[in-house]
Amino acid sequence: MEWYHPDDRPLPWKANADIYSIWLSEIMLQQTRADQVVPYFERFVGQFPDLKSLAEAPEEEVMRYWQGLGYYHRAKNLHRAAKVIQFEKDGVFPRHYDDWLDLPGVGPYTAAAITSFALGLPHAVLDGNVFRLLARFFEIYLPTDNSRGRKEFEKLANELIDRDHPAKFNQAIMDFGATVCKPANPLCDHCPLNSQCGAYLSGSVAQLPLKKKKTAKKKWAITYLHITNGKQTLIHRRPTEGIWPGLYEFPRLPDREDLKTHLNDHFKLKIFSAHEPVQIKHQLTHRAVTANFYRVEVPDFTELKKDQLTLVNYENFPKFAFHRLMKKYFHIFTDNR
DNA sequence: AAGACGGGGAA
DNA sequence: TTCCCAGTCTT
Repeated sequence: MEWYHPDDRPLPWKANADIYSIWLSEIMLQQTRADQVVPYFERFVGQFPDLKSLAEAPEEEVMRYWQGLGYYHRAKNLHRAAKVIQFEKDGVFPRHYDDWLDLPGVGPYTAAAITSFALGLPHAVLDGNVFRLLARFFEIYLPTDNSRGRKEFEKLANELIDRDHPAKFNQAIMDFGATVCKPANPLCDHCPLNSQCGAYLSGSVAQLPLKKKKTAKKKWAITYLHITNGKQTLIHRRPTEGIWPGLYEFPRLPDREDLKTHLNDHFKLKIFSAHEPVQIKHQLTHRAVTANFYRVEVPDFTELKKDQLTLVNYENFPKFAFHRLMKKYFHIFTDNR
């Protein structure tokens, strides 16, 4: 806490730190770096400045302001929780850790962050930074992704927390982990804790924390159909379960189906000209996506079968939430027009 | 306990 | 390419 200077990293949710802003920022910051969150946070607060405006907004509008940030269940859960607080709790935010934990999208980390930052309650945050700092300082050779390891770190953190200044303590320990006790190339030589750090003294900093086991990245091939008459195109809303829930994209050519046959049989499309596909690669944490976009020119959409699909003018694209892969294609397509 | 769930910046 | 980030939810 002596080391910590809040003004070193000014962030928009620190400015007027009301509990709504703190909650929103903590949801956005899950698995997401602060500098990536900042522009999303500012746009989002501009549109939904308080609990009421968020709770009353339609979900599709919320998703538009989240599009591109990833982990889209966060936005759905945030919106669900907003409705619970607004309409079932009379618009009054919870005052206790366990009540926050009951809300969708709020787990142990977020409940501790909100109750300590906004309410001054002594709940220790356990995030990637804290796990790393504690594992190194106390030289703990326990993985953080099982219950035994997690309990150990949780116990330690809640013993360490300054009960008179829990917010400052939590912010300080996370900031310290993010900027000094970093995952790679930590600044041990300038670290004010190095003379007491178990890992530093034993030369095991690089081995700690113990690595979690990672799931293999699968390859995923997608073929998209950009069917257009030059002014309009067809888009499709993804299912609300699974990847990119409820976001929009072009209709897809089913695996192993022939383009021309599919256009004839499925869309009842007789007259068209298909371009060579544009290939875009897109890396996700757990999938390596290779997408082929076929642009199919049609004279008009009158005869075309378009059930489950939405016909939109290009200028109306801003009304829909798309994932990053679609955005990448739009950039290429727009540049070539 | 394990897997699903995005995207971007740094190494 | 790989790692990992102010993690949570479902199975």
